[in-house]
Amino acid sequence: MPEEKSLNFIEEIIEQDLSSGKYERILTRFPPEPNGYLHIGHAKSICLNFGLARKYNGRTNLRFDDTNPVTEDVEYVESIKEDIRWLGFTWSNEYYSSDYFDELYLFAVKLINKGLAYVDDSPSEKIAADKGTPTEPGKENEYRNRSVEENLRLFEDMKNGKYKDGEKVLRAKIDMAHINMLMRDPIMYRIKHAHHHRTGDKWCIYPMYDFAHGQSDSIEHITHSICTLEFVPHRQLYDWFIEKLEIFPSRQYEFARLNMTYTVMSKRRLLQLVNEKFVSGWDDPRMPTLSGFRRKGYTPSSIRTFCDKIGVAKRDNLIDISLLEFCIREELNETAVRVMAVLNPVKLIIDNYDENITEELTTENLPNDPGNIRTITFSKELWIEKEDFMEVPVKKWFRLAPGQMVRLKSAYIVRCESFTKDEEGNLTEIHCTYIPESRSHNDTSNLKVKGTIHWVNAKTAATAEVRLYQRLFTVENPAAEEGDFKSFINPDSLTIIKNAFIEPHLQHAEKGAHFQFIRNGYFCIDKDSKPGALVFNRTVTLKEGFKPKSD
RNA sequence: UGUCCCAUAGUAUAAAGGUAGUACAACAGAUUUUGAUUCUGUCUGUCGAGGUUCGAAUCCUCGUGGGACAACCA
Repeated sequence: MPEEKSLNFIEEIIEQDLSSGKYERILTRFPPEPNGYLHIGHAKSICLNFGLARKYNGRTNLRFDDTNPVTEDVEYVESIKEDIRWLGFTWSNEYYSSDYFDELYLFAVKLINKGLAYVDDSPSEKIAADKGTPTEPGKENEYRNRSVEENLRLFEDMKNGKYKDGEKVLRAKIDMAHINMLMRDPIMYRIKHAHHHRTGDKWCIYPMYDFAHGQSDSIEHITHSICTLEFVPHRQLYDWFIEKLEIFPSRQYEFARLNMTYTVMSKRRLLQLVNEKFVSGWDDPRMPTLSGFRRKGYTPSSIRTFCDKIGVAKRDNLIDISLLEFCIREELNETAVRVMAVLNPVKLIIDNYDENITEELTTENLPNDPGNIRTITFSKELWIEKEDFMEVPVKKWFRLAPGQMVRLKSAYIVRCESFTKDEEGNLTEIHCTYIPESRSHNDTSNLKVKGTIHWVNAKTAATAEVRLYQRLFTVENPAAEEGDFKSFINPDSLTIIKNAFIEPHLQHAEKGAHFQFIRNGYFCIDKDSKPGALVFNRTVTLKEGFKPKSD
């Protein structure tokens, strides 16, 4: 029985457009500028645009909004395509705004002919000053009333490279006193003698966003052009150009962009983190980029689930990152093979166990699949976590302490008899005795212990590097804080453990595999791994249940 | 001292004039050879004031609060 899911406001619009017969089929688009890597905020937009098309049997174009050659690069084009595919979506057509430069030029000429565009010789400072403020009207200048013929000639000269950067612009002739600043004769074309990653040196004039985006939507017959809230004031201009150009009426709808706690989401800030080496690159696992999450071990489906859960609306939001963590835990709990790894080791010696014996034990790979087992080995000396021993236990301490017993996962119950320390007081060895009748799956001891801890056989253990990540920032909303957001970077966001002990078979694990290191979290294999020198990334911790109280 | 957008538990998101619901978070308890998982329960909400109506989270007015807008960026 399918559960009734309510529609978001965009779905409501689409269902109305479909049932009224306005459109037979919807066409959406995802329009990134290729000047950076995609982040989780883009994932929301991708899931929305592609998801809508999928739901209503429509299509989605991928269009690179490449109208500013000085900031854009093919490196970004490739990474963006890879990330969309990885997320699990397929675009109908791959387009570029630059594909439309010829057509856009003709559109501009059409507006000049209609007396709705003019060439302005003013420097940018003058244009900005004449624009007025939100509360005061702007001023018209002497170029505004040039003849159509002169505008036509000048615009052609601009195109032909007769002028230097900044000498002239083409402006729409709307209303310098308009209440909407964007309608005060917005710039349509500017001169940039720059090499474009696709059109090369063919053009030295480039359309502005406002004279490219809506027109490109229209050329492709996009029915629903979905963008973020900051473009709300642009909609009036978007519609104005479409009306005056008399072209296909695409319509723009705006939703609230995604913000997440303990991270930043703007390309500008992410670029700073990369350039100033606060992280190792765009795919650093601490980055909120799709490549960062991928490297950290997030799956595409967990991100899609997240985007589905956060909903789509028009109010500013700050989503708790624990929802994203919930989504990946929920999935990995079902799929990740349980293994044992000791990150902060101390040696446990079983005094009454024969040092010449290596015993084979079985353990389950997945808790809800009892038949799915593997063999592990056990012997006199084991590695366990330092944190699983307390010389003077706190209240409700279920792990090891002098005289206290624990179960070694899938093995025996042991009792702590003594421990040793070095001259500096650091714990060096824990001595235990084991209860032979307490062997897992064959326990006749009748002993009940509260704690079960993980371990690795010291005789056969392999080692690996393990990287633990925590949130990149110490405050919920770094971008909203006073001062430089970088002053809120968490100094402990990365912990590298050079020599963790792992079960030996993990050395042969496959690249994309996900594991749960029992009691330590979910892990994946990092791309820095080399044969014999594995590197694991912690995708996410397990939900923390035990919080020792200070007394 | 302008225009536009927005306002529902801690965080998100439903309820299209008719029982304020769901998820995450938090907190309890049960189960557990992972202090995980699972299960059960608890907690907390319609920004304010008027109005329309038999009835308002929803419609209207006025406030209040938050956000956007003055790049030859997108």
